[in-house]
Amino acid sequence: MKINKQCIIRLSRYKNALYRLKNLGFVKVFSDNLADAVGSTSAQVRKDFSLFGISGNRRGGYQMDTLLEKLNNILGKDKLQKTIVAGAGNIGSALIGYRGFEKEGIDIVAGFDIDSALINEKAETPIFSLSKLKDFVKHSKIEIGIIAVPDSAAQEVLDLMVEGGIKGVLNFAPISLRAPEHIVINNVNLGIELENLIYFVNAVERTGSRE
Amino acid sequence: MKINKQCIIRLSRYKNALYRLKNLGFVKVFSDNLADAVGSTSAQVRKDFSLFGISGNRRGGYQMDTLLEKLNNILGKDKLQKTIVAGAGNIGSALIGYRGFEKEGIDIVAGFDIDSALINEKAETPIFSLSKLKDFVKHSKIEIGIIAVPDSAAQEVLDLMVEGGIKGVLNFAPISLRAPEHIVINNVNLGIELENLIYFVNAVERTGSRE
DNA sequence: TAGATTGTTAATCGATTAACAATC
DNA sequence: TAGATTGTTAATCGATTAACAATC
Repeated sequence: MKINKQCIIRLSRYKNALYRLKNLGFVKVFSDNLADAVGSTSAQVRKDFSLFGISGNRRGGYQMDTLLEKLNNILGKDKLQKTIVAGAGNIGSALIGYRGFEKEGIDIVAGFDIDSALINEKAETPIFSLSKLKDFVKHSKIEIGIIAVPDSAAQEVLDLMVEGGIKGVLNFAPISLRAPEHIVINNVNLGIELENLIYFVNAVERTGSRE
Repeated sequence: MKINKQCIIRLSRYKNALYRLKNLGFVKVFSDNLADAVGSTSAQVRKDFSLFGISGNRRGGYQMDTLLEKLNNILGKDKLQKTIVAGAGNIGSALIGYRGFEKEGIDIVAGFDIDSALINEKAETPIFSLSKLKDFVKHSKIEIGIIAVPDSAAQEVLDLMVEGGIKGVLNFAPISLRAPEHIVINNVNLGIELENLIYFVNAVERTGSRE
């Protein structure tokens, strides 16, 4: 099996599209419908499904409910994922305050910061001292962590998370982190995203196309 | 020329790595140094450079300063990029308050929201009513916009931006937006990023590897 | 049955890597 | 010069797409 990141991203998109189609009253979908909904091709959709042993009915397409169930199962949406956020500054507190993750089955249970002015253990989502991160993670068996601390602190915070037992990290600090092989790290680098956007805007202006 | 998004992302990474190496006192670099710094291969680095007509000295590597200058030029870092943010909620205000973009040459000059409680025209980065977005963009000749409004408002806000003359959009709303051909849209979908992370964490747990 | 769609294999496309002649 | 590194071409690898037999 050759499952890569792009493939799983597509699975997430199919899943999200299915919910929209469901709201529109669909009961079954064809690979062609899904391809349209996510801007792909029907062959890609069928290929992705076959990689995960998802099958439909020849001529009848895919049953929405069983398909959604299978996708949710593959994507681990069948259980609530407890997550913590390190850093309660701008981005950290935005993530903690963002309620959009709940309906995705992602529950941010606590934040951590080194700045005592930001600590608030009584808040709806409590903010603890960074010194409590490792034990909290260990006792609450947290597997997913989000890093939203300044660059200079990011590696140190990652080490704490790993020591506590965290298995996967979403990293907003624009530096590359070192971690043991079995730790999964996904980086979100907003500066690079903007830089990229600017390049292609300029390319369109220069050449009339995206080259 | 076949310039794709991945390639430009690598250019950004080279550029960032060069600043770090510069701080370490490097005056020239070899493709091998850069490959190590960004986790790539020397062939990839040289290939990328050759696509943009960047050349070094055989045996002498690349001169840091001229290389940085060329990369900054390609990436449009030679001029300040004025940007606006639509939506001053959790994520929008985090972006507005984040000072990390300044050193990247990205200047968030204003925010916009529909909620009058969030409007503050006297703030360091003023927050205006959404109704002023289009004219502001037009008069200030803003080319880059960031969408951080709820899903239900995102398409409408995008339309306003495009009418005002914005050319590129970084979209945080987890829906797919429709825009004219020449408008560049980059999506950042944090839900999908987390979902992806969870999948690979589970994959490591199941199989001991990332499959 | 006839017709439409799946599931899968083969073909194509594109991106990465290897290799090496050119050359500083 | 000898040695090391670039620049580029060719080979490989992987992912997407096309095509079509299977079949509901």
